[in-house]
Amino acid sequence: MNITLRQLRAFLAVSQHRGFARAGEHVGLTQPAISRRIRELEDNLGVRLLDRTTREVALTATGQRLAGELARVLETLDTLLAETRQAGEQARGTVRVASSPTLSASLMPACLADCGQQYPQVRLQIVDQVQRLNLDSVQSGEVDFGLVVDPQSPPGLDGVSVGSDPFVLVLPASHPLAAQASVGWAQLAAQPLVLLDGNSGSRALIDQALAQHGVSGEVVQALGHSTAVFRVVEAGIGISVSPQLALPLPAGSTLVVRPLLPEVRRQVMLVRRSGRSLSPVAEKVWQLMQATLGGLLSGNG
Amino acid sequence: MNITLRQLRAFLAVSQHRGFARAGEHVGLTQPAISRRIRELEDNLGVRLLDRTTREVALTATGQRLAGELARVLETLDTLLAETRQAGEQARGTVRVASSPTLSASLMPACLADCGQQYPQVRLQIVDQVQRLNLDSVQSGEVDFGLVVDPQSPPGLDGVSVGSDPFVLVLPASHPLAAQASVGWAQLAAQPLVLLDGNSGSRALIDQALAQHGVSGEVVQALGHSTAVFRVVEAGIGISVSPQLALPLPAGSTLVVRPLLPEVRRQVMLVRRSGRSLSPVAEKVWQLMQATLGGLLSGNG
DNA sequence: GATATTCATGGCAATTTTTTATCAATCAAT
DNA sequence: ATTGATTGATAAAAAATTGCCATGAATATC
Repeated sequence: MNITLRQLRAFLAVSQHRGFARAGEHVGLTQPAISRRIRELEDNLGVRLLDRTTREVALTATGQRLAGELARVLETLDTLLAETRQAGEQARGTVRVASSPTLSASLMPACLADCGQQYPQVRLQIVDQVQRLNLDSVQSGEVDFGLVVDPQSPPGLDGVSVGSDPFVLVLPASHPLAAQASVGWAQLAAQPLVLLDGNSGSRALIDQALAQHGVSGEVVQALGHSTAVFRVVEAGIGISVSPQLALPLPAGSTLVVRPLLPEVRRQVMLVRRSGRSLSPVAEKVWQLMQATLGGLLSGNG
Repeated sequence: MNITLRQLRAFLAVSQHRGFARAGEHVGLTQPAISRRIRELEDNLGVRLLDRTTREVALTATGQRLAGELARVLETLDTLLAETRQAGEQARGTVRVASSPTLSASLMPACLADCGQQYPQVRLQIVDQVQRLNLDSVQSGEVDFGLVVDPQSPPGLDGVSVGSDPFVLVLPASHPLAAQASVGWAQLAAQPLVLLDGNSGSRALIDQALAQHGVSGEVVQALGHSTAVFRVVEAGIGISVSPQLALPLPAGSTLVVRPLLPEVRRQVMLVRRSGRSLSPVAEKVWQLMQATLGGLLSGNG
């Protein structure tokens, strides 16, 4: 009872090739199949579209009008479908990735490079924000996905770990602890600490690690960005626990770096909305970044 | 491998009703059927169109673009198909009917009246020509069909008889033969005859009837229209054999009419191109005229 | 007339499609 | 927490469709 595209396509083929058998060849069907489809279409429409004598096929007035319009409509439809198909294959367009400040500086450049090489048509745009905002941006769909640090139980987000990054101690070369090759977390007790502030994804992890080792460090300064933290430490205000990825230190710095034992690592993760799929392009970039970051961080610990 | 309208319609329904089961209700299918169609469509396109969580269905970016465009395209298509369907049901438009002069005056007025009453939206246009031209016009498709007189073996035309019409003798009241209640064909021998000319459909029949009765009437005048014939007869130039339908005689005429025995009738026929269908409107008018003329001519003989 | 070409038709097989149950996952409310 | 309701996915059986083959019927051409 319903008109199908195949009936319409058969009709167009017949009207173009002026013959059922010829139309069949072009469509890949036998003549009886065409015959039936045309009859079905005519029955469905309640109108005779083709006058068939045994010698030739001619469009009726109604058929003529239909054929003309139909050709346009079907072409539009085919174009639309082809475009949709391409959307899945084509790697082009813009992908927005939210990234935490430290990671934007340390990991994203390599991703940008790889992406530019692999998918020249893709514009990979970094949205550099503090972790809390990043998660919101991913959740709201404002960005395609995010590169963040160990978000505990992300609400409505799916994440995959791409590697981990240890925390290290950053302190002036003149500091007593700098004499050791490595420093234990417990030794940080009573030390004045300069840390990233609570908007950073790492801060909660650092606090947790300190608490775990019974240390209630005195945080004398909390800052938004590692660069600022290093400056303050350099000024002798205190010492800092920093993600290794925040290194290297600025050139000419008088600071030194020491491993913190036992090693505490933060997970670096890619996160996306759960239950929602990425756009085809974003999916490709997601895969690419997973590979790129896996390579980078495996070498890193 | 081929995308069907049903898949596309299912997709649109889902995108509108935000749910497979709800979409199914509106389309008249069960939920699994919808589920399958959507999957087929996505497989065919190679793109995910809908993100389904167990709680809600959301369009992907690709799906969103497709849904918007598709709604327009399918609406266009549906409109086109509806129009085509209507073309078959709707009785409106112009129908051109070729008609021989005598018939245009005698039979067509009733047809015009009936048609105007039955199908007010239809414009029934009479193409009043001599028979020969009428047949050509029908053949070429210049008119939808024709109302003609007994065309022997019409080439490429199909005809149906709608009745017949006897030939009668028309002559001055003062003529010797006018004294008889009826006249035999044989009595026309040696009479000067005023007849319709060869372009008329009746002329060949009259000649044939005369020959059949061994009469080689002397045709002193051949004219194109019955009105002219009557005038010439009235002028005393000769007597005439005329189709009864050419009557009544002009008011105030001094002529009289006598039956010709044995009765010879001409067939009145509707003719159309063989192998070609009429437009839906023309088909309706064809049917109507067949009925109307059948009624008129059955009363007539 | 005989032949060739063209569309229509009936029967049978294969494929496709739909439905009927069922499952699995999630959200909401007790 | 557990339960209940809602939603989409899945498997198997049933129903419908679709295709091809072998014909038939009509007509134009030689």
